[in-house]
Amino acid sequence: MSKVRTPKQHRGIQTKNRIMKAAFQLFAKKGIHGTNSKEIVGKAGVSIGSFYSYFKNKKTLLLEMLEDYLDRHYTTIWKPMDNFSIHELGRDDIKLIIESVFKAYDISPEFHRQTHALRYSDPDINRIYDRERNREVEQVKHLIENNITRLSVKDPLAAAIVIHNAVENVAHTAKFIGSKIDEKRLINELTDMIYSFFSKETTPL
Amino acid sequence: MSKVRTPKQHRGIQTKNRIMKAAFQLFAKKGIHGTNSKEIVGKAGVSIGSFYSYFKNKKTLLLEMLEDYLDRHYTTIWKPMDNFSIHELGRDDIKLIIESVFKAYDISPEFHRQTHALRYSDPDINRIYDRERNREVEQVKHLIENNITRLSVKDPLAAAIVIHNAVENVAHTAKFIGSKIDEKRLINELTDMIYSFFSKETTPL
Amino acid sequence: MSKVRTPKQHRGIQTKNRIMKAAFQLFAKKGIHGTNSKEIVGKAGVSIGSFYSYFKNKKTLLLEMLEDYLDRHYTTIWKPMDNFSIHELGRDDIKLIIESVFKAYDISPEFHRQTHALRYSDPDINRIYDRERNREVEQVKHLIENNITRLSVKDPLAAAIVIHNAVENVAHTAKFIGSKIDEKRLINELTDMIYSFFSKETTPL
Amino acid sequence: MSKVRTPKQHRGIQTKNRIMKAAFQLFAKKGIHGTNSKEIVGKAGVSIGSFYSYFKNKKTLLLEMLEDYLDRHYTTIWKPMDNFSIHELGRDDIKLIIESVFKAYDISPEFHRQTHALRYSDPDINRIYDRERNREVEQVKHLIENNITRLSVKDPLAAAIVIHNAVENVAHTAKFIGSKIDEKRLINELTDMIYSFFSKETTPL
DNA sequence: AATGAATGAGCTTTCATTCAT
DNA sequence: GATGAATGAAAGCTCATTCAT
Repeated sequence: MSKVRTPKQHRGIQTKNRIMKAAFQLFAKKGIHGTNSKEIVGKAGVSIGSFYSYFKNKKTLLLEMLEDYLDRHYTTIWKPMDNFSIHELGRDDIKLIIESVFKAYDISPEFHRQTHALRYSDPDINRIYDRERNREVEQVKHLIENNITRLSVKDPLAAAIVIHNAVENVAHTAKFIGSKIDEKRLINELTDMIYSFFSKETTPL
Repeated sequence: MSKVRTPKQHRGIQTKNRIMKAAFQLFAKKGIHGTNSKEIVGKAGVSIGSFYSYFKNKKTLLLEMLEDYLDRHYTTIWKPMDNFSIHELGRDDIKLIIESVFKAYDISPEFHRQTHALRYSDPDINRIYDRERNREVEQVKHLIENNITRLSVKDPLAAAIVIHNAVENVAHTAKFIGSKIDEKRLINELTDMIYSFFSKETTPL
Repeated sequence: MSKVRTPKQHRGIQTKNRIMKAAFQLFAKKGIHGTNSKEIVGKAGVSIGSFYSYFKNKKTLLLEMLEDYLDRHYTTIWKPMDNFSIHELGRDDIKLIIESVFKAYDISPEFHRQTHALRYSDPDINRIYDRERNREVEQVKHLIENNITRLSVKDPLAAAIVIHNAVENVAHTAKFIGSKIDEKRLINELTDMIYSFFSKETTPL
Repeated sequence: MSKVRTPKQHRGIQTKNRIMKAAFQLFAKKGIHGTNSKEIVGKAGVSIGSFYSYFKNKKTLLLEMLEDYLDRHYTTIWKPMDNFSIHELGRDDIKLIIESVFKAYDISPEFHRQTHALRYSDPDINRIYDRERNREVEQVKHLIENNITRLSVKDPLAAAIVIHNAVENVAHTAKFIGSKIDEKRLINELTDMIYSFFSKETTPL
């Protein structure tokens, strides 16, 4: 008999959702290490016993929440791109994607920041972030490959990783730390850099 | 009468160094939260009392260590650039700097990873990393401004931040996570991207 | 969600009582500073976690115990006086009250001694003892005022405080330190002093 | 060879005095448990090593300080009484002595309060306070015995103890806690009570 | 399905005291 | 006589998790 309950009835599903919602708000507000399980169930209005019926432990809850969160994050970025003509990538297209990325962080910059902070110290968290990175890099790679004849990129995977890294970290700087300079200036220069990268074959300086 | 001892005698300096060295190794190996003060003094071969003579608390030790570490990190990157002709920035120069950055991470990728992980959740750690980021961005901005006539960068500060972010995050990916693809491929594409950025005025695609 | 549990179930009430009982005995025997939380829970047969479920900290436990104790102390003294004709205060009445006071100390002279020791160095303890003193002084003042026509006391409050102080300190000397002379001799002289005070108008020496 | 140094040279005596003076001020201000040895030597401007040359331990220092203090306390009360005609004890004489007692507390009410707090929990402190109490009670007993023909006190020792206790505790209330009512009112009633005690034979109410 | 009382390993920090210099 | 670096026992408290009800 599995010790972790998978809710099938309405009440059970609701209970589990309430726990996740409460945890999400508390993690964002007080940090993951700053939130203990008593607080979560207190805010969720359920008992500590229920918590351990639905989640093996605190870590499991976090991982499940993170997967949910990153699915929403991914969808926010790439859903609008579905009907995209990706064969004629212009400067505006690049800018649009970058802006999409920046917007995706607004779901909950705090939760993103808190979990990302654990990425480099917790292998499980990293695994989930890695899966996310891989599918995002894959998307970037597709964009490059679909425009490859017009570009001189020799190593599409490496280029995709580099571009992804650049966008991700500029977004983090803007969203997590709050750069002293305006987000728009960062987006503009970032767009310029990536756009110029795509035309790098033409007469270098 | 300050509660924290500033060692003046030889023995005291040695003890403090031994604590810092032991902590450095343990933090890198077991993580910062995974290391307790007893372990540190155990490895250092000193008493727990000595620990609290030299450091107000665990956090203070970490901050002191991080400042030391980032000074070495900064020096490793920019010292070789002192005699540099920065007025004629070519592709090879850019690559050299990027390689310098990657090398700087080899001092202790683990310690860097562990502390960087705290950046987004601990304001004190973030403050120290911010100071570091600022002086590095400043260096990049100088390089841009010294080559400004040959470039078309309109917003040197934003560009410097974007470039810095790109390089930093690619290095983190390579050094902290270990990309499945070779570091050299990443450096090459990164160099290309930045180099092309610097010549972006010339006939875009 | 309060961090300190208020026991509602039978088991919880029992646990809290066991902690208080064990602490009471240990404080009396080994002193308050000489007793640590581990010892208390050890004697109570519960876990340290339970301790901190029911009491915010050691101090809170002590304050709660002291309030309970002083309530019992107060009741022991004044309950028998309820049906008292307090309008005809004779020497025997005074002696009876004094003996009542002395008896009240026998609930636990040791606990009284230990906590009273903290009165002058701990404001929280003092606050509780002050509340106790005030209601006792109030009782004495009532007795004086109810006999005021037969007495010449001009300042009933000051007189009540003075009398209360005298009785309290003689009791402490007898109960805490153990005077070399018999308790009965002290009670006799104390009674004489107070009784004479009440008839001081009549031909002084 | 005794481990505790008895200073004979000028410098040594000075060092010991500086330690005692610093400790006296700190104990009064921050409490005895709230003052650690580092603070004492810091304020005294000597080394922790010196401290342990002159005092076996912190407790010894406290006991030595307390003996000094109580000698000054005793002298303040009884020195002015040396040329006293104690054979004709009137109300004013009693009041004068009581006022003398109250004044004696002004040497350092804080130090007195702090040490007195330890009396009932520390046998060594109690021993010193007991010695003090005994000589004070002895003085009161002498006064009674010198006036015995005019008084009806049957048990001079018990009476002395009772009177001493009354005065002591009223002084503590006034000096340590700060009664809401004026010190003078307390002294007046206290004087009345004791004076009446001395003439108690005369027609009680 | 839900509850919440109970558990106890584990952590940081303080401070009186010693002793080599 | 004086110094101060080093010691380590001891204490209070937190919190994820279990399990009887």
